[in-house]
Amino acid sequence: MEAYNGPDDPASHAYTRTPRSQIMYGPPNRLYVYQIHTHHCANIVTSPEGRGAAVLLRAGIVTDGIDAARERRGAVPDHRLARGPGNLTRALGITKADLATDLTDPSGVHLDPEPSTLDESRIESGPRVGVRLAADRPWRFWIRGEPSVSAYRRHPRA
DNA sequence: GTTTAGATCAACT
DNA sequence: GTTGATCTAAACG
Repeated sequence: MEAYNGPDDPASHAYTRTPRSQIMYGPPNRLYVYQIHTHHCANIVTSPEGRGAAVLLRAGIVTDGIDAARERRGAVPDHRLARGPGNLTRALGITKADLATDLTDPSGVHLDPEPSTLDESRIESGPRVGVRLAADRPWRFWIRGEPSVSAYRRHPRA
């Protein structure tokens, strides 16, 4: 995942406050979805009201509904089902229809209330992938040894 | 000025 | 072959 801190972050969609990015200035734990090329990307609003920060879901492990995910992604290895932002949203079936979804609502896409036994010592950080502005901010976080984490790729023009 | 849709191309698998 | 907080253009208000 990668962090995007609104007002301080030129690479954030919330850098300039617009009606669209209001979602990130609103209540936390909601989904912010945007389109890239022909795919989608999903963010989770993390800031309290008025702050405008969010984290981009860049990769993940499919733990539930894996059959549906395989159906949407085709015959690919498990570790590739949600590798990359576009793949993740496709595996989970997230579109702009899910914009502002409340992630605390267990009826649909939601956050796990008991976030696994994640050892903090396995979390590493580094520069963000694919961003042109503020490319060197080490606001990317991932789990060491996780096969769904892709290699670092800097933006061509950064 | 803001938002959406569509394209492009270097890096990755 | 696939992917992507890019880029440009057209539509919107």
